[in-house]
Amino acid sequence: MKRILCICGPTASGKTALAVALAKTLDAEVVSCDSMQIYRGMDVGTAKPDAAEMDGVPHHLLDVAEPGEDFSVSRYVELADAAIADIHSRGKAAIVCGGTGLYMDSLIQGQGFAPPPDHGERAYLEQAAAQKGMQFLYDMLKDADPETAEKLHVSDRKRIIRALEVFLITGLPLSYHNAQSKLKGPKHEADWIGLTFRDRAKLYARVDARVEQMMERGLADEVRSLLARGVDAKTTAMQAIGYKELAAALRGECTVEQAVAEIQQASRRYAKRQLTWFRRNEAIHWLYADETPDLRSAALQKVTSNK
RNA sequence: GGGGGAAUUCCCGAGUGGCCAAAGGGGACAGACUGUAAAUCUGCUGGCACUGCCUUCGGUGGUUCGAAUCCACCUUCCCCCA
Repeated sequence: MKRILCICGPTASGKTALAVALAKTLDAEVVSCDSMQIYRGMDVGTAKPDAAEMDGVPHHLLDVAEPGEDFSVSRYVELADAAIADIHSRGKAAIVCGGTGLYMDSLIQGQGFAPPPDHGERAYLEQAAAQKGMQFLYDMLKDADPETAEKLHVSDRKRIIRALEVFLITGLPLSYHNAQSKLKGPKHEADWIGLTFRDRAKLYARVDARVEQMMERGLADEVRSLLARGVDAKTTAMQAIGYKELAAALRGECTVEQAVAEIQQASRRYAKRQLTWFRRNEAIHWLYADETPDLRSAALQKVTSNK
């Protein structure tokens, strides 16, 4: 089993450039780990690396789905695993790089998932939630899967419904499925590099500046053409930061200036959530872009000293 | 020059004598997260030796057992008449 290098961190921290630099010195290819860069036609707003940024380093898991399609963690893990196998089969190393924590953890751990959503059960549960309220569903979950219920808040609609759905389909609690998956242990061995800024204000300034840059690069046109292509504003892809706000502005619900301010704020909050997710991963070696002049060397040092 | 209105905790904004460290919203901060994850959910937000005490509602001084709330003056801002 070949070791994988994971590069994670909040948005706008410089992960892409670091991954490319490392890929060159390690004879590696990059497997993107980003829940929005998987969509074709969503380039500017997702900061998808272009040919110049990739600089000859092959990137995988970009543009693998249409914006209208349903995508999921499980599908990501499947495709990324295949990409990694392919990379390794050619004698190259794989660098998984991105900011979608759930995807990255699931990939490395080899997370097995409970059965996929069932539209029938889900519709039934949604209706029950609407008619009888969340407390009713929560109480149901307490009976079906006390362990999961214990961890969830009554208002956590999505998770309560999914947990009940799994129970209705399989007759087994979600907590049981997850425990089974955990027993298998991690699927890949990985070295973890986390990239961020020591000074939060600097990270946020970078986030804000990048949103401005996206606007200059034509984010509004990108959103407009997606909508014109018939991509529904309600799809998962259009819930991406930058897209939903601009779509609202195009509908006349707010000005473009307001939308930009909202995109910046949503991006900052997103960066913070990413930090929260990655901070609990003790395997990560953190690098601080605002105090490390040569990130590439620093990263290499962390990785080799880890062996 | 005359008349009227407003100043509240990071921001917006309730509160018009005790139940007010002060509703609500926003932001910030913190956390969660297993097939929508750039999504979704939660907590917290004056200080402290914290079942209590201290400081806070533009400033100063009053009235009162008691004031963010009432009175006087001052400062700043807004509106109307000139």
